[in-house]
Amino acid sequence: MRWSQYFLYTLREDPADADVISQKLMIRSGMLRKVAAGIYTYLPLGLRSLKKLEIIVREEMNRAGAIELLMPAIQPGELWMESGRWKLYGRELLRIKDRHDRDFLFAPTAEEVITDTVRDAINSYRQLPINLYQIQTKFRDELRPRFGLMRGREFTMKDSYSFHVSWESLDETYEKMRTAYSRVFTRCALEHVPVEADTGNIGGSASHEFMVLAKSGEDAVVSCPNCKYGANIEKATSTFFSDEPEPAPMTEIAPLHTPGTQSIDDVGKFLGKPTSQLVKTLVFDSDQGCVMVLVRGDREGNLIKIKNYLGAEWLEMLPDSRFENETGGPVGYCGPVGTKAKRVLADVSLRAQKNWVIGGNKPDTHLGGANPGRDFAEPEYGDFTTVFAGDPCPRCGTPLEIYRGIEVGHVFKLGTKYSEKMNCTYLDEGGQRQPMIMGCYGLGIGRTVAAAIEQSHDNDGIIWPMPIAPFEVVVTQIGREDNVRATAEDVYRKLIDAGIDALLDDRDERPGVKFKDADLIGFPLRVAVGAKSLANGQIEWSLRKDRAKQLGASADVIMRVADEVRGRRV
RNA sequence: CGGGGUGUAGCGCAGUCUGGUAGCGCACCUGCUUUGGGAGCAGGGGGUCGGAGGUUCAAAUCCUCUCGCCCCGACCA
Repeated sequence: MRWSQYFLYTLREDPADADVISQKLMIRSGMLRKVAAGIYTYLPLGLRSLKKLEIIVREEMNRAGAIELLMPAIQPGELWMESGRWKLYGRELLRIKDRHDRDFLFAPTAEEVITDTVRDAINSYRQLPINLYQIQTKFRDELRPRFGLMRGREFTMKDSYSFHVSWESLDETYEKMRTAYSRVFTRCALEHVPVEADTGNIGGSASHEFMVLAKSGEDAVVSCPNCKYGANIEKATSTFFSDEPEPAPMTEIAPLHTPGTQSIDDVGKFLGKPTSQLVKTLVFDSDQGCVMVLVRGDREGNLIKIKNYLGAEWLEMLPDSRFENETGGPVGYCGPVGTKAKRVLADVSLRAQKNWVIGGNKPDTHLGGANPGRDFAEPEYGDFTTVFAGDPCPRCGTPLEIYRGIEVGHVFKLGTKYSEKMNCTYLDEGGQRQPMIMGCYGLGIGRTVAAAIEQSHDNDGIIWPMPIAPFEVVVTQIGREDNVRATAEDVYRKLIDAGIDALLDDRDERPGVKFKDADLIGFPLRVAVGAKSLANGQIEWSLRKDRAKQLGASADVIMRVADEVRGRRV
């Protein structure tokens, strides 16, 4: 491709509304153009990277035995009513009416359509397992799209769905998919880590997320530096608490006058105790009713864990205005003793502790020496708090570390959640009708490209890993002399003939502009042809990574460059 | 959905308080000079000032309504 004939225009200044580096660089380098909030045009340069990643994903999916198909982006609401998700999915689901006033939606995922497809075609255990995938545009009407391709509304995702007669068979495919995902990210030179994850709205029994570690990541990931334990912070557990009961005897329960101490920090300061020796009371509202959750004063409640424990569809902090009514205690002084709350949960870290300091359910009053079982009903114990950095690993006890990560892939064991609701069954050896056991596997195409940029850039621009670089080499023609022009043209031709994906910068621009653009776009290799070195019969090449310039005769440089490219393709 | 901000040329911004012929930088066009890290000079083109209504002799500027976008929060296969 000749740049002078191409559709590629860079921006000298950062776009005003870009909030992460990958978005800034993609817009500045002419890869991406915003059309509306969370909705983008992939310009020719950006599309090249996406398509290259898609090819890699296809190769790995096919290698793992998955079969490609393409389902509609616009789907009938009917199927989603059948699965129950028409109601469950909130405002994030973009609902559309056609001219006959029938319900449709722009799909955020495709469990319903694939299940509908498979139940029609497959009737026998002999036809299973099967693993089908597509690479398709999805839409999720995010409340707040941001971070460019990392959290758009319209986005491209590879999604696969597998169908099985047994959990063992699902396990096999699940492992194959995990391996395939790791291979995809490794080929893109992405430092990634698979972690245990919550199954969220999709549901299912097990789930792993593939995280690319990056400062700008939206998720927090807990990871053990010693063993392989890794988990999303929503899900991560630790063993920081002791289950050994305190030897101390129970003391008398006694009110403490604690005026003006609504926060746990205030109470600690007022009483001269570390917050770890206090008990914090949280109150939530959910579809299962109001619950009180007790956690150690220095710990944070984990909404996901609580929600899962309750089996609730939704859970949120109870608004202050409803506190008195639901618990009988004022905000800041609420507690389990004499509360109106019907269910009281307590984090396991409290189980061994005695003589709690806790809200007294009266203004300006806390209680000391409160003991469950004696002063109030024994609460339901469980893991309801979020892991902190330094907490011991649940598997090996090593202090855990916390990182930021970008979720680029997510695999789920769905089980029979959809097959049962949608009657997707097969006949087993005994002629019995059985629901198929399902798995599903998502991989964000745009997000992965964005993650690659987040992980690989410098002050001057992107530094592409070879496999997803929009072009592998830029041939920069410096100056307009005939021999420069001819040599650049010749080098470009020969690289193309050697199967190298090269772009010839034949624009009528000054050298500085061309170099800056090349750095910004981040071509992994650059070949520069200019009168200066050409006078000695030499041309120059360098890697974007280190920019170390090397000179040589053009035939040698072409060979070297072609070798470098091939060596880095993976 | 709550709080805050913003909308002026393709991009980045000033002008709004205090109403009086719409500006700057980048990009674009022409010419000359320049040519190995975002050139200089001269000339030029391009804007319903987000939209609607109102006040006024006069509105980018004041008032009302509305829409888009951004940030924080809640939310998130």
